[in-house]
Amino acid sequence: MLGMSGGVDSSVAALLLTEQGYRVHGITLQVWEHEDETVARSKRWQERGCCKIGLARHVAKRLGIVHEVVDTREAFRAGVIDDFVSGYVSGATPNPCVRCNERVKLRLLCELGRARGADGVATGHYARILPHEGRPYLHRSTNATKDQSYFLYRVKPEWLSYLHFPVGDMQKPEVYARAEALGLPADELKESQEICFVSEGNYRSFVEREAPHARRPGLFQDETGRTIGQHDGIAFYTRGQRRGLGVATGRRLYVQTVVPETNTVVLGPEEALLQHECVVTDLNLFDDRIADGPADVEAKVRYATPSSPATLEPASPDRVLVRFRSPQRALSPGQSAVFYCGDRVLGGGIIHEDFRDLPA
RNA sequence: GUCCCCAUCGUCUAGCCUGGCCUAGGACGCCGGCCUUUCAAGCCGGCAACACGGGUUCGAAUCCCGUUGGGGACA
Repeated sequence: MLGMSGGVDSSVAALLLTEQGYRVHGITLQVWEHEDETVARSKRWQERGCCKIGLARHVAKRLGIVHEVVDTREAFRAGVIDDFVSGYVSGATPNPCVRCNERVKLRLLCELGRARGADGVATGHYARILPHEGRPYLHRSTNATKDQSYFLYRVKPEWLSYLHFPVGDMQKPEVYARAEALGLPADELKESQEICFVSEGNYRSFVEREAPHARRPGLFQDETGRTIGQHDGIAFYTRGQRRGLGVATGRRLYVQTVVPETNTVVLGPEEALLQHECVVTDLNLFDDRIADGPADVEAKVRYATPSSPATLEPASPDRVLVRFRSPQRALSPGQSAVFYCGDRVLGGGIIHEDFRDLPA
């Protein structure tokens, strides 16, 4: 059983699997509203979105494999959208893709696959599953620039033995080459995208539509507490953000902290964004030893930020203190911290709060 | 209400004294693009001002006069 988003990667995955002799059953999860309508209107194959149903159907037909669309909008709403909106409203910076894989995409594919008696579940993610000490572990892709293990760290350990990532260690040019050989409109398969369920505007307008009370103006302050401007609502800012503040002081200002209690947003210079520690909660661990004692790992705090050496110190059953060897920029509550040992994913969790470095 | 200062891009300003190198520079903001399965960040590019009216001069943001609009221990 293969999750087919309609993008290049899962399409090529479908190709590879059929070549390998599998009887592929393609599944496209309909996660949000009918994208087909907007697609038809724009006369393109797709606009944005993880799930371009029409294109997935086209690829499946082309490869002669079964294709099915499964409506998962309810689960997506409950597991991803609600988390997303409430996270922003409370001043955090949630990562919907992490949540989607955990609660919708991989979860439902695995459940469905098992219910239907499939031999395994595959997706077009750039990640690998390799054995380590006799157990399957999630690993980074060998394609370092496309590695998506960060988005997958919340999959349940018991799914690992069932999952397959056919394009997991391919390089982009290869994938495109295969896609073109398949006759896929390569230029229409552009992969860059923003949040899949935000089809117009940005996440801010989405949050505001879903939660009108998010628009609640408050004050911008500098580190000394001086008022230097007015903001639209804490939901619209994230630590480390520079643009969109509208505060011109002659020096670049970055969001330092979002304070829900006072509805204020503290601004300051970039250097003040560096932190050595953070607390991570809501853990999903593949290697239990992490919960036992201090562990040296590499921690990745954002998808586009390289992992960095750190020590994990368990603080309570579902909480760990991460001490970074070198300070990290803008650790943002709500984002995920993923722990690695080399390419192997040990687990990860949600950044909860931070300890500002004491002045040296 | 006499006298004295000040008046440049959205913001803060460089330039004015020693007129031409100013088709007015910078910073921050803003806009667009790139990047990107989150949000950010980063990179590239772009828009945008000499308060107004007269003069002097070959030539004025730069000098002079006035108008308007802001600020100052006389009232």
